[in-house]
Amino acid sequence: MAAKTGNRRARLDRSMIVDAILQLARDEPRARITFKRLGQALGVDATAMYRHFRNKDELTRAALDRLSAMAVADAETVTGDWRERLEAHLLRIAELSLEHPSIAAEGAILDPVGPGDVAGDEFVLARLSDAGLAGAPLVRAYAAVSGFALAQSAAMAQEVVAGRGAAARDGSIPWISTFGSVDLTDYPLVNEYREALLSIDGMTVYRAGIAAILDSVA
Amino acid sequence: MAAKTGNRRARLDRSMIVDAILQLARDEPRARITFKRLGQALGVDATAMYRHFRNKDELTRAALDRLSAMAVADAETVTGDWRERLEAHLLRIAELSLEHPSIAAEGAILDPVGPGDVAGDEFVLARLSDAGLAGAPLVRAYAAVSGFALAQSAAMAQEVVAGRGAAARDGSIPWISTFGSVDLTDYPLVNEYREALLSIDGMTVYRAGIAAILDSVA
DNA sequence: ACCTGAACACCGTTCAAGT
DNA sequence: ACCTGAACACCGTTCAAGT
Repeated sequence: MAAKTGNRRARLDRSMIVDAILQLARDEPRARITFKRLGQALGVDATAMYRHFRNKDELTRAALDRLSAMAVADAETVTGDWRERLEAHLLRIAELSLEHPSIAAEGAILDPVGPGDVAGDEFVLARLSDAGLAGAPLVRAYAAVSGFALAQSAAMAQEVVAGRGAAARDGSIPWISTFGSVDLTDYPLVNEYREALLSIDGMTVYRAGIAAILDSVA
Repeated sequence: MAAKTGNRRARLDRSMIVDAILQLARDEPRARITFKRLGQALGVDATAMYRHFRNKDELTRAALDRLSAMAVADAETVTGDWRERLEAHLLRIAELSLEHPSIAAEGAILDPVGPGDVAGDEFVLARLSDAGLAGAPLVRAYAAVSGFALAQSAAMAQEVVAGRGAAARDGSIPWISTFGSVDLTDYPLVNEYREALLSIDGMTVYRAGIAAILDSVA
């Protein structure tokens, strides 16, 4: 599918490796990303990455940082009031996570480690500041909003990677795809709402959660 | 530390194995859980587990199901109005996740597969039903609340496993433990609020997020 | 029926050797 | 300075053999 496989001969650098791992994550959403596979895509030995990253975790974090930078860059093109701009940013985080699930699935960890992560924090703080918040309420709102967005995006990405049910079949991401083999007669409400529960869409919940948190901010 | 290590000689069953993996998760929060390690704790060969679980994923899911059942059982002892009972349940999910981080870190996936998972769903639906919700609003509120609780609990557990900063040093779980080596002068708000951001506690955010979502329910 | 232990395929990581 | 390839330690999983 990809035009560029095994044809890289230029000298490697961190940015090229991050490019390659994100493309791999995009092209093979269900596959586990391995140094061997990454080396093949770059036309390079599997161990060549160690010249540029201390270990796989550092590479993964760099890729997450790039995703964060992309989300900010995209959000900065959006105009509107503080809430529209913030919602656009948070939505972009979820979209990028679902487009690179095997990377984003690792991203529930909140520590910012690179400029992209910090730029994301700055963007959220700036929008909430536009909304008139400052001091402790600003910090609280930041934590609630970005915590929700990152944790939820990572959870949706994990659902895609696990690939249960019909995850991402049509762009919708199922919240619940099965009740296993549990006899639902013992659980009357689950049983009554079974169909409705199975048709919950992850992105819908994501938007609703953000709306609820931002409502309580305003 | 543990009194019972390598002294199990009774026949294995699924429940015993789940007991052992949860105890391991409790005793060694930072260690990766391996079949070999689990076999040692049970006094059994590493491959003996395959007689009882199809693979490691199925075992992990069974352990998560047990945690879910424990959270419901504990919540059922709490009295009060719908909100107090629901908040007690959601808080218990987070606490149990932090007590068994290496298991809970896998749990951002929302699919319920066992009776414990379904009992958790039933409990949340029942409390929201007590609050007067029904139909589509009930399902939406369920999704927002349980999605937040599960994703956020898993993210906090991952933070403990990754063990960055002083995670779980004193029971508090840091939201952000570092800004890496990023020069914060380019990010004025992050820079201004640096100390406040670093002192955010995960459980505080968790409570605040749930409060915000439940406010919008009521 | 249940458990053991050898074996396999894989993976991250290290390191001496190449260019 | 950067990359290769052999080697190591590990891990999940399978399967024939034991009891």
